[in-house]
Amino acid sequence: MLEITKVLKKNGYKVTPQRLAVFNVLKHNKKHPCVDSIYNELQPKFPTMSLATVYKSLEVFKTLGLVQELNIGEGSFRYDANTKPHPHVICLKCGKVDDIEYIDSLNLTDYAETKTGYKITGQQIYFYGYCPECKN
Amino acid sequence: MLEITKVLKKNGYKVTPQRLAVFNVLKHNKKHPCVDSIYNELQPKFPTMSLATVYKSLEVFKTLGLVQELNIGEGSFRYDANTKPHPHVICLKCGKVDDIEYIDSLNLTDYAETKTGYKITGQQIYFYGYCPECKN
DNA sequence: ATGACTGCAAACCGTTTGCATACTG
DNA sequence: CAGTATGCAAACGGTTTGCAGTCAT
Repeated sequence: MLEITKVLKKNGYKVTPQRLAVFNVLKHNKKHPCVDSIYNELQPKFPTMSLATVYKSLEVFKTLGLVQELNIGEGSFRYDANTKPHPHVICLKCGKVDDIEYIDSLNLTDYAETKTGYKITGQQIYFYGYCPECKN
Repeated sequence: MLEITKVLKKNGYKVTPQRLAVFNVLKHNKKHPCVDSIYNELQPKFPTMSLATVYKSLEVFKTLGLVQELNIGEGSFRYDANTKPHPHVICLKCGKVDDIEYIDSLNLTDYAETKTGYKITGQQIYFYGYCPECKN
């Protein structure tokens, strides 16, 4: 059984074609799409699916820890099915959003906890610049 | 002459009471206020100032590098008159946003450039958790 | 004096909500 | 069969825009 099916059932949520479709887009699209991109990508195969359903599905996935939400400052959220904490780089020219492998050795969480006295439970790290193709 | 006055004039922008007032709020309020908070804080002394003016002033300040914009995922932006790159911690209970001193020794920018081949020009680092008062 | 700035109101756009219908379990 | 999920349309809230009148230089 697919991971997502298992998690939905275990938590009392119904498994629907729409939820599987939305999750599938995130699993296979590495571009960190926003809601509108997900919606558009699904239109051909699911012409009756509504934007509201995409929003509601993502809300459930967030609750269940199946996706993480990114705010790169565009005015809309993007989504990532990779829920391990990892930094992102955003190209200011072409708008591409790439992942960066997380390095535990930097121990950022410990650093933040020591400096602030907070109990840290999550993090988001964004780098802004120009990708190799747009650098010139 | 005040720093802000100098920078506005040098770049051909007019120095207005509204712009000085908005900037002054950011200089003295360490809470990283959103537009609405700035607007409300100014109401007593500047009862005719409009929200649009606050937005337009901040737009100018961003362009001139006088403030930085934060996206902690609330659906509205916050502003910080400290434009040096530095991480922020957000308390998930009381909503407080604190600064963290930036540590050059971690060399995050170099790390990101080496890993990705991007030319990095900016960064935003957010930690989420519970502040000392809300930890329990 | 003139060109930029302000303040109002309307427009915008991403997201949320309410509700009748459809479908999962 | 019961109750949740979908899909539509309307509502919402932060932000942007257009424009007439005002103010900084």
